[in-house]
Amino acid sequence: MPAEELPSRPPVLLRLPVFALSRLGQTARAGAKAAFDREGLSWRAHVVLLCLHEHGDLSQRDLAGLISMDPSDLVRLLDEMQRAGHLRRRPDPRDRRRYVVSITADGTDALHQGERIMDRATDEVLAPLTPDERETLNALVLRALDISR
Amino acid sequence: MPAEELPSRPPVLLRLPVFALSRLGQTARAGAKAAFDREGLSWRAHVVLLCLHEHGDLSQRDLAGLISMDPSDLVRLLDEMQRAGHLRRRPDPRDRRRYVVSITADGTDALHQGERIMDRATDEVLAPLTPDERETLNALVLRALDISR
DNA sequence: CCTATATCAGATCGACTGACATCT
DNA sequence: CAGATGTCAGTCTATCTGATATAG
Repeated sequence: MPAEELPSRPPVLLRLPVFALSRLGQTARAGAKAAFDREGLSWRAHVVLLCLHEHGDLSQRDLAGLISMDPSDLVRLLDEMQRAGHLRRRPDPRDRRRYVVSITADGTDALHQGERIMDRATDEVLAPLTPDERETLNALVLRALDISR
Repeated sequence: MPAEELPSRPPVLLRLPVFALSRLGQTARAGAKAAFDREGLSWRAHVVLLCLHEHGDLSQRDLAGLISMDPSDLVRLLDEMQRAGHLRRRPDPRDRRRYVVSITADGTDALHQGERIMDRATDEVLAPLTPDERETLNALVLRALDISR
C-alpha cells in the first residue's frame, strides 16, 4: 500500500478511464515495438513465434484467431517470417486448403532473443510500479478483457 | 457462452503484460469509438471539447499538446468541428500567429451528450470489474503513465 | 451448392514528416 | 536572424473490405 501523495486531480483526459487505458496501451505497444526495432526484430513476429512455440503447429486461420489479426494481413507477416527462415509453411495432408505453419530452429532462436527484449520492454513500461502493483494491474487487465473480448 | 472456469493460466499472449495492456487499450478505444459513431459523434472531437471546457480558450498548439495529437493532424479535426459549429477559431490579438480556439454553445451541448456516451462506453469496457477494482485499475494505470509518458 | 482457407488488391484511418507562409 | 504557429501535402503503418482460386 504505497502512501501515494495523490495529485489533487489528474489532467482532464486521464480522468477518463478509457482514455487512460487507451493511452497506456499505446505507450506499451510503442515501447515494445521500439525495443524490438532497435534489435532488428519485429514484435508482431515475436507474438507469432510465441504462439507457435506454445501451441505447436497451427493453420494460418487458427494463428490469426489467436493473435486477433486479420487472416489476410497475417499472410504478409508470415511471408516475411518465412523469408527470414523463422517458420515453415507446408501443405496440410489432412486438409489441402490449409497450410501447417511451424517454427524453425532459427525461429526458436529469435523467440528466445525476443523474450529478453520483451522482458526489458515490460520493465520499462511498468517501471513506475512495484512488483505487487504490476501483478495487481495485470490481474485486473485480464479480468477486464475476459468479457470486453 | 461457455461458463469459463478460470483457466489456471491465461492464453500465452495475455501472459505478456504489454500485450494484454495493448489489447485492453485497443478494445477500450474501439468501444468508445463505436459508441460515439453509433450516435453520429466523434470521440476524438469529444476529447477536444473536454479540454476546451476544462481549460477555457486554447491555442491549437496547446490543444495538440494536451491531447498528444500532432498539431498538423489537429488542424483537420478542428476544421470538421468548426464546420459542425462546435467551436470557433479567432485570431489571437496578442499573438497574431495564433488562433484562439473556443467552444460554442452547440459544442457544449455535444460535450454533455458525449459525456453520457462516454460513461456508458466506460461501463461496457469495465463491465467485468467491481467499482473497487475499477478504481484500483485506474490508479495503477495513471501511476504507470506518470513516468512511461 | 455452400462453406472454409489462403491469397491478393484496394480502401481507409491514424500517426508521422517535410515544407512553407506568417509572425514574434 | 532564429524560433514559434498554423497549414498543407505526402508517406507509412495497421486495419479492414471485397474478390478469387482451391478444396472440403
